[in-house]
Amino acid sequence: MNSIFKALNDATRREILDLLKEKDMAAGEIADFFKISKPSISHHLDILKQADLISSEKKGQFVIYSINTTIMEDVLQWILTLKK
Amino acid sequence: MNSIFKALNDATRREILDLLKEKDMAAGEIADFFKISKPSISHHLDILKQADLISSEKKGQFVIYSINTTIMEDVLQWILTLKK
DNA sequence: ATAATATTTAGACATTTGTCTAAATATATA
DNA sequence: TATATATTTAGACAAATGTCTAAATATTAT
Repeated sequence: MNSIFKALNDATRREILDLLKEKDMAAGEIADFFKISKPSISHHLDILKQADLISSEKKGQFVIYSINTTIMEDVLQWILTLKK
Repeated sequence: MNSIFKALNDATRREILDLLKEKDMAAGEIADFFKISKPSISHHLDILKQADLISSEKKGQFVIYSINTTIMEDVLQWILTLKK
């Protein structure tokens, strides 16, 4: 739960999730949407992956990232219990 | 949205919300549930308040805090759109 | 085999964060 | 008024975070 909230606590990472919601993408393709460096994006992807919010698969020289929405279920449930 | 995720990105603050879900509480009453100092709790309350996740009202020498769940709606919606 | 492309790793650095103690402010009580 | 209680503010400090450049690794193409 901690790693999920940590991952979500960054605008860039939330935008990455918004992108991956539309379609799977290679690391470089994702990076092109942002002004920050590729290593920084790589680091953000790593944090999202640690939280299990995304997964990756190597395809030749590319690394394709996909969103994993089932993990969101935990956050969703916690928020719903707060709302009583 | 940024301030909400920032506020939620801390176990102590999430526990405070869990406490306030049950009933309104004074700052000191909240602090008694934790091992960290009162000034630290006061700081956490401030961050939750900045995110509008809680509100406070002065009652005599006490400050009573209440949860504000309507703000959670924004997070809820964002997560739901991720789930497509 | 060499060069080009894609991505990650390593290390540095400034900023933010969570914590503390000491002091300040506000209210209630003797 | 003086004292006790409740809470916040101020300032310090270590740890975590987000960013960068340079270098390493892996794959593809010439």
